[in-house]
Parts: sequence; structure tokens; C-alpha cells
Amino acid sequence: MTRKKIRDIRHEEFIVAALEATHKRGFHAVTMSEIAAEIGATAASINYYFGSKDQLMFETMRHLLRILGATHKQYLDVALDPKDRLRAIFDAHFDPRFFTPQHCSFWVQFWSAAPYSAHLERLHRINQSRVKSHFRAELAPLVPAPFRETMRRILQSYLDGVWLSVAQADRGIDPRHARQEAGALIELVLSAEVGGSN
Amino acid sequence: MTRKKIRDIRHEEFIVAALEATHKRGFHAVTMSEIAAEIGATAASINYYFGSKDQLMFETMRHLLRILGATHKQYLDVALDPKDRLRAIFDAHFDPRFFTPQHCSFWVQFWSAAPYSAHLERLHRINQSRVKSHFRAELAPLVPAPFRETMRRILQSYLDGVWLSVAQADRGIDPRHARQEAGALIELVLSAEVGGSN
DNA sequence: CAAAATTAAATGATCATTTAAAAAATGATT
DNA sequence: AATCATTTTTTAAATGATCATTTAATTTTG
Repeated sequence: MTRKKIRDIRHEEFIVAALEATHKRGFHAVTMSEIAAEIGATAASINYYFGSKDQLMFETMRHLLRILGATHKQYLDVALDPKDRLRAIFDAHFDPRFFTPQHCSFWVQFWSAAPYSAHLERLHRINQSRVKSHFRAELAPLVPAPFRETMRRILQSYLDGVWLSVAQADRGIDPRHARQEAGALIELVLSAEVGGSN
Repeated sequence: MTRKKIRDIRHEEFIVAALEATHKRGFHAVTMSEIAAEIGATAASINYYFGSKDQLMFETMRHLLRILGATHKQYLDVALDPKDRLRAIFDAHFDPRFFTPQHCSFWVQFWSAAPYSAHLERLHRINQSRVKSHFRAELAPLVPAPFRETMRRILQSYLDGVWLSVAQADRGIDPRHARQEAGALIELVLSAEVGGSN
């Protein structure tokens, strides 16, 4: 019985509320009151716990990044070969816990707002370089050096694009289907014949 | 000498101003005054010409869609074979007139706001289905039916993803490079060996 | 009772939009 | 060309609405 402090309970509740309310109303349109109402609380209490709206959004994004990181680790732990390890990146992003309209729309809206806030931009940069280096590492044993960066950028742009489309599909997309499709793209990338005009 | 009416001149000026100011300050953060200041005018005159801020943003997006459509047409006109026609979609999106941080960031921010406004959503849907049917049509002679939809989605997600990354790269990306990379992906897709899983 | 958590109400700032007036362009009439 | 009435364009200032945040008081908890 983990004796949870109220502070931690509220923290989590408000983060879930922020995800839900933001998905409903949009990242910028959503108000403190709407977020608070999501769990029957009041706007002032958000400031009591988080200090400001920006900070709440920031913490919410960090929460998502933590889940993503942990999920990725799980998949890596059961990966048997380099190809599995590459797939693990997609599997983590497309995990059912993550691959919901709520999460994807928060994510996409957050990123598109990132360039306008030093605070958010930092988070964005950290994540970008994390993903980039994962891709590089996993592609290293699979793709010869001259094509590796091209392939990496293709895979990364594809990944971002899928999120964008999930954020905009109101019903969400079946995670299994997303994985299959990513799998197809991975096969393409790995089957590339050396000698294409790069 | 096309005798332009003031109304048309201002329309265009304010649209350029909206792109510039939005890129600087963000889609939601940007104010009427900031947009107007961009051309030494005043916020009230935007309402005089456009009726509201939303309407200005809407018209600005339509402007971008018009450019995109016209550019695509140009590339189609000089396409010699099916593969060229497929490339034309990417060439249009990656045309230097279009492929600037200003345009891409406006575009991405606009799309991510689209689900929260009936007005914008309509525009978004129209564009999505336009692009989708172009891809379908161009892929038809190139990819056998069972794989066609998968390939289309891969190409479309990739395209969206590239825009997202340009919007976030403050220096922009060399259009020629983007085309080369898209070309590499097209080659991959077309070289796909029938018989992959799925 | 004391500390922590919560809230209602006040505050203050920011904006889009409206309004009413001023300034510029237009053009018809000398 | 010059005058003046009319229309178009532009603006400064007023309006009103919306919010995040603060404050001070109240309720809950331990």
C-alpha cells in the first residue's frame, strides 16, 4: 500500500485532466476552469499545485515523455535482433497507451507551439535529439553509412506524420495497423538496393 | 498594366503580413495589431477588409492552398511519365515558393488548430481528400492494388512529417535536398518486392 | 488546534471588435 | 484647373469579453 500523498494524487489527476480538456478544446483555447472542471476542481487549485498554466502544460508533456521513454525501454528489453530494436522505436510510439487521439493531439499541438516558448523549445530539442540518436544507433548495424542519414530522416518524418494524422482523426487509428505499416516501411528501407541515386 | 483596386492590394498585403507575423509570434499568440504593424497599418483596418481575425487566417490558408494547387499543376504539365507525376506532388509541396519556414509553420499550426473550428476543419478536409486522391491516381499505374493504400499512407505521412520538421527548423531546409530525399523514398516504394508480409 | 487544501471573489491585463470621426481619394461640375 | 460633395479608406478611442493569476477567507485533514 503505497501511501500516496495528496500532492501526488492531484498532480496526476490534473495532468490527466489537462490531456482530456486540451483534446476537447484545443491547446490554446482550453482554459484553466475547463481543465479543473474535468475533475470537479477549481482553477485556483491548479495554480496552487503547478504555479501556472504554462507549468501545468509543461509537466503534462514531461509526463508523456516519461511514459514514452519507459515504454520504449520495455520493447528494447525484449528485442532479439537489430531489426527488433529498430521496430521498438515505432512500437513505443504506437503503443496503445500512447497512440490515442488525446495524447497525439496534445503532442502535436504542444510541438507546434514549442518554437514560441523557450521553456517548451528546450523540451522539444531534448526529445528530438533523443529520438534521433536512437534511430541512428539502431540503423547502424542495418544500413550502410552513406544511406543511413537519409533513411533515418525518412523514418523520422514518417513517424511525425503518422502522429499528425492520428491527432486529426477523431476516432483514432488501430495501433496494430500502425505497427504493420511501420513494419512495411522498415522492410522497404532495409531492402534498399545499394546504388540508388542518393 | 492591371489597374489593381485598393481592396485587392490590401487583401494581398494583409495575407503576407499574417504569414510573417504568425511565423514570428505563433498562430494563437499573434495579435491583430502585430499583423497590421507588419505593413504599417492598424488593427481596425483588418476588420474593415476581412471582417474578423478568423476570417483573415482562413483567407490566408486559402491563399496557400491556391499557390499549392497552381504549382502542382505546373509540375504535372511537364511530367513525362507516371513516376514524374507522382514526384510532382512532392515537387509542388517542396517548391521554393512554398517550402519556407513561414509557410510551413503557418500550415502546420493551422492544421493543428483545424479540429477546433468548423470553418477550418472544412478547409482541412477538402485539402486532405484532394491530396489523397492525387496520390491514389498517381500510384495506380505504379503499384499493384493490394499494396497501393499502404504505400499511399506511407508517402502522405512522410510528406506531413517533413512539413512539421521544416516548421520547426528555424533556418528552413534546402528544397533540392527535400526533393532528393522524397525521390529516394519513391524509389524505395516502387522497388518494393511483391511478397512482403501484409 | 495547526497545517494543508480549496474556493469565491477581486484584480489586472490583454485583445478582438465596434464606433464615430478624420483623412484621402474620386469625380462630377464649373 | 479649381471647387466641393460623395464615397472609400483609415484611425484613435471606447467597449466588452475573456482569462490567468492573486488574495483572503473557508473548509478539510491529521
